[in-house]
Amino acid sequence: MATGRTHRPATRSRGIPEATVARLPLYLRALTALSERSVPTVSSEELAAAAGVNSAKLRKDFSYLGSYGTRGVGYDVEYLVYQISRELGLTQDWPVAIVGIGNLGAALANYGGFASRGFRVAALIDADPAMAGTPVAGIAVQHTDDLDRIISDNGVSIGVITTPPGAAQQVCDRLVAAGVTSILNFAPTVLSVPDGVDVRKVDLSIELQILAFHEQRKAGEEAAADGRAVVDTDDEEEAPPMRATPAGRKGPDGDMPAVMPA
Amino acid sequence: MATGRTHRPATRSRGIPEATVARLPLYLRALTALSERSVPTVSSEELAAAAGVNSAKLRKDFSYLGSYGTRGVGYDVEYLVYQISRELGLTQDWPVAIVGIGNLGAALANYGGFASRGFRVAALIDADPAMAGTPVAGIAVQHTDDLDRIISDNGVSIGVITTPPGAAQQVCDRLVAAGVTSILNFAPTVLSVPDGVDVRKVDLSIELQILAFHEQRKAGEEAAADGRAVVDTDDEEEAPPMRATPAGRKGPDGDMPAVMPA
DNA sequence: ATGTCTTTGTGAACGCGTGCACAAAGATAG
DNA sequence: CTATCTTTGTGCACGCGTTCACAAAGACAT
Repeated sequence: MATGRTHRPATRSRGIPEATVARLPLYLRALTALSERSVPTVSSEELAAAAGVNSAKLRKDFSYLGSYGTRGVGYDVEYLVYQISRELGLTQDWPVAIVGIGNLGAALANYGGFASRGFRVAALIDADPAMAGTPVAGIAVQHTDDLDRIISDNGVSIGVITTPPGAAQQVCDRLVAAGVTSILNFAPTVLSVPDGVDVRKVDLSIELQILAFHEQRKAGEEAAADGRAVVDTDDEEEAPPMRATPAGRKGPDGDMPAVMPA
Repeated sequence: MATGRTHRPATRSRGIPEATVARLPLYLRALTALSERSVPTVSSEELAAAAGVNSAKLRKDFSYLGSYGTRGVGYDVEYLVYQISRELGLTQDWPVAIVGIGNLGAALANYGGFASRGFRVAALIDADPAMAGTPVAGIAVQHTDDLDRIISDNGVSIGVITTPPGAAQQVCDRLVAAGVTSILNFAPTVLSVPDGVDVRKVDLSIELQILAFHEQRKAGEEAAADGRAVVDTDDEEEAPPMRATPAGRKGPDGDMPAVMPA
């Protein structure tokens, strides 16, 4: 999916490969579903199918955590849920602060999945003075001026940025200065952070563009198979190097609705 | 990235590696910004810095597209914007349908970045009859019953799923049946689709869990450096394989607010 | 206790992605 | 026209991630 990455390239944290870490939440979700159905054990084959991965990969992933399975039987669901939760650090409480309470920020604040697994929305922060005090998802929005204090007081180490792109880097800097060491960035901007700070980005626009690429390719192949039955016949280069952007549509990246263009 | 992946594993589409395709939107964004500032040319070093990648990687990426640079000078910004746009299929219009108009769906509908680059919100679809006709972001919400017709009439090939997880697979099946071949899934579920359909997923919960993992690791290392100055001293396994989930909190995955738990 | 059967855990091979380092190419100055 | 300087394009090597295939391990029946 949908997530680009912006973090340590090849640092195998405590022996667990990054690719494996990224799949653990997937396994955990599938296991939780099984747990709720009171299924006692599950084989690598079944669990892999539920998580949408290869069974060999799943077994190798689990092998990095230790030998938690029983040969001839499979894995104990409850035990595995606990082990993965512990490995991911979900047995403790993670206060999260969301900065930028626009459409997206508000949607995330209402996100039920936050509380469900160790994450707790500890604070909502916005730069608009008019928003201060307004309750969103039952929590009063606070002003950016108090950002440092809010982060410190609540012991927030994970920040979520849902501001317009023009404000993202500044907000990021302030979060980091206040002690945040993990950032989930929804703004379409490349954030630069000091070493030791993790940044992950969620970028709707990029995901759509990747889909468009494959969609176009599919259309092209189809056309080739149909013997050129579709609209435009350009395949290889031919078009003029025309200007793609209006150039100067507005000033520098200022503020706009919270969910922003690319 | 928030972006997990669920698509062809190693099918190099028309020679362009998947990893490169995923970075093209990043380059395009940086180039567009340069274009708006009327910068005529840019070196691989500068552009790489703006996009947050290695310059050698950028040059290799561009080499898959062809030789669009000039040695000793760099790349022509306008020309490159056009070439990448064309490669990504952004020179044409992509009507997109959003299914599941809750908090998140509405936020996406208001997303300015949709229209900005080839994507157009063609339809909003929701299962709640009470929502039908309600305008969201200037577009009237339509009922799920008409899904097939809506997709066909608008020529939608890209669908965005922002429904509760319990409804996601069913919605997905209907979208595919109606002709959609690319899906962006925000519901925390593994979607199964026939060959030829691309699925990308955006999963907030997974991203947060990955951050929590690294955060925990950082805290652990810090503790080790401080000579065990922090709270709980458990590092290696010791805890009881206790039950992690209440088990049976509610029925099967029904419906809940549009942005949902994991 | 022994044998059979199932499923895990992993050694090994392979392929993709990344980054280095440099030769080729062109611009620019004299 | 020649020399120099900049920057691209890429051959090559390395490392991570994936997958195969199988031996080891345990459950279970007899």
